[in-house]
Amino acid sequence: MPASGDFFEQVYAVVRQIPEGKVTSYGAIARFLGSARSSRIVGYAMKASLAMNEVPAHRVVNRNGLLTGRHHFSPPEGMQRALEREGIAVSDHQVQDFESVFWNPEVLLA
DNA sequence: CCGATGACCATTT
DNA sequence: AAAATGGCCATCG
Repeated sequence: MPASGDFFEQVYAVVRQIPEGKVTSYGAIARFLGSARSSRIVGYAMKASLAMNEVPAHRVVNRNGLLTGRHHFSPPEGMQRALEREGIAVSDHQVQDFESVFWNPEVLLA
């Protein structure tokens, strides 16, 4: 495990707490961690998380509800299928009713 | 060691 | 309103 990934581990911790049937965005996580402008890093962390089968990266999409990272999955369409399996409607690589299935990391503060 | 790049987002031109 | 650019942290060459 990359001990040099301080930010990464924080991201993983949050993503792992995402309840089933819910999704979140990179920016939401970045903002929750205190680095609102480091949303890029969150996405980069997710790519690395694919190597570790302990993070549900398929529950993380961009702020548009678009499955931007589907191409990094194996198979790419597997991400969409995984979301639908959890009860999330996905169409054309886009989460339907995104606001309804959106999960805010702020709930971890409780 | 330095430069470039990446599952993004928000602001400015 | 659309397009371009800056910013962030970490990894790779």
